[in-house]
Amino acid sequence: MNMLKEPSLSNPHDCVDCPIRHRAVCARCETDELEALEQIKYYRSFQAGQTLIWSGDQMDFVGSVVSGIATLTQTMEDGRTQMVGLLLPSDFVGRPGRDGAAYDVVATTDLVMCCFRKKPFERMMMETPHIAQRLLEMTLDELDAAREWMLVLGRKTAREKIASLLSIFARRDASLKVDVSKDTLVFDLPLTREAMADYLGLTLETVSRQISALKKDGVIHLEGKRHVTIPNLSRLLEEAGDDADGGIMV
Amino acid sequence: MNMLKEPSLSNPHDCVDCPIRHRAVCARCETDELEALEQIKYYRSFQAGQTLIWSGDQMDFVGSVVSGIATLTQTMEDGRTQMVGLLLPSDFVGRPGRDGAAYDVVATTDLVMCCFRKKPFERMMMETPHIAQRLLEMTLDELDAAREWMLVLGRKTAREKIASLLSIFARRDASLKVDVSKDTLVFDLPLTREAMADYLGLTLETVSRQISALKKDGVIHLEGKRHVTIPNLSRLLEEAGDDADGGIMV
DNA sequence: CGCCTTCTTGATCGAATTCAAGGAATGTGG
DNA sequence: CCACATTCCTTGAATTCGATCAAGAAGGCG
Repeated sequence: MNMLKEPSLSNPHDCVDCPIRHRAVCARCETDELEALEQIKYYRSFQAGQTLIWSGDQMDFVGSVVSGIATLTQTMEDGRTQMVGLLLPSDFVGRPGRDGAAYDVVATTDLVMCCFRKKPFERMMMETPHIAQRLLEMTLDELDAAREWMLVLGRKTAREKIASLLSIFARRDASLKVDVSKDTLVFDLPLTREAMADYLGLTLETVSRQISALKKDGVIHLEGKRHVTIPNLSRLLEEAGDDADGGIMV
Repeated sequence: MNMLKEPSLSNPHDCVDCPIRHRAVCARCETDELEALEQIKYYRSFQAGQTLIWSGDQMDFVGSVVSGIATLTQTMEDGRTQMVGLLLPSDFVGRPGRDGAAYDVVATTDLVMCCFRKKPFERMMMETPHIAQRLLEMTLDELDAAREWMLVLGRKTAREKIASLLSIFARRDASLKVDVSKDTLVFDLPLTREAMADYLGLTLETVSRQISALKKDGVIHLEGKRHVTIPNLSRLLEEAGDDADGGIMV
């Protein structure tokens, strides 16, 4: 495990240079609004594996993921665990207007958060429609994602579930790529087999078996345990049970 | 099937007398804001079984359920369907800022909707923070509900799933009851076995069997197919795998 | 009455879980 | 540098829970 993330990112820096400036909760803010946000923001870094927030904890901040990946999980008393969200850069953490955290938030990779003190942020939300509007938009998107995931959890087979998860990673990866033209996608799985299982409502053994099966059938290529190549994205989407073309709702 | 819902409700009437006045998207509106809303609202009635909105359809309105129950469902090409939401009185339908409907919306009972023409409503949202604030709050609640349901779909057994669904009905019913003191709850199931199966990611046979099992074990009583008595709510919650006490997050 | 739709129950089957063992990669301390 | 531990992953065998296939019961309604 990396002992220290480069600390530069955790030092204060300008919103203007921020990598998530145009996708995060602050996306619609004007220059003066950004300046007000700068007053109440601070950065925090977390190591891979660290729990940022425990379900039930008092929350004194909300914020945005700047870099890295975190998971949102729910756990039953007997230990059964379900991941209910995957937090990627620009995603929002916390719920304005509520004190207790509803889920565990765990850093899957090293992570940097841009945090806002909760009370001042809530006050700003009342005064700054641009923030509330953007938060509503993001929340509606998350709701759609959650509902799409309900279909995955409730009705898809293990093989389709794995293909669906890989599609998410692939789609995300494609959106970061400059060259969209070529159909071949390459990325590293950001989750362990167990974390994938928790996302998909499966056991880690089933995840492992289905990944092996997709590999054997040529739907994916695997180098090592994490490095994935998708030779044919539409083939993967077919395996996921989605309609041929991405299926991104406008 | 009832041929006609009493038509009185579908005629224009004052927001002030509205049964969902304090829970719907208009909950925070002042008198003058309500008057503006009255200008763009109209009522529509639907019969049980009718599809209000088809996934992919152009949406020219958004609105609130005034009375009755509707479901939000997603369907795969091969016919597998997953219910992704249950719309009860005061719940909001439609997504401001998007043209196409993402899900089928089907009336489970006779239903009355308070509709707002979409464009004027979107304009009002920009000008009326009270509406946007309330919509954000409601959307965050729905997101929490969707995530709780992900746990149900991903990790609970068939028996726990049924108990969880019954708990939702019971909880909702309890909130409408005057006398909260007594532990015994009585209500009619608002869904067919098939609709319950679609909500829970099960088959209707499994739903039927698990309901029979819960009946045999005295967790519920059944009169006819739909009329349910819960003699002991905490017993039911235990069967649902939730922590003993309601588990409503503050 | 017979015809729907909705629901129940039984028998069988199969996909995913559970239980179990071991492999691969990485790190640690002698 | 090697023995050993740890974490993450894979694979096999047995089991089980829910699905599927099938038949018939219970109402509601023309």
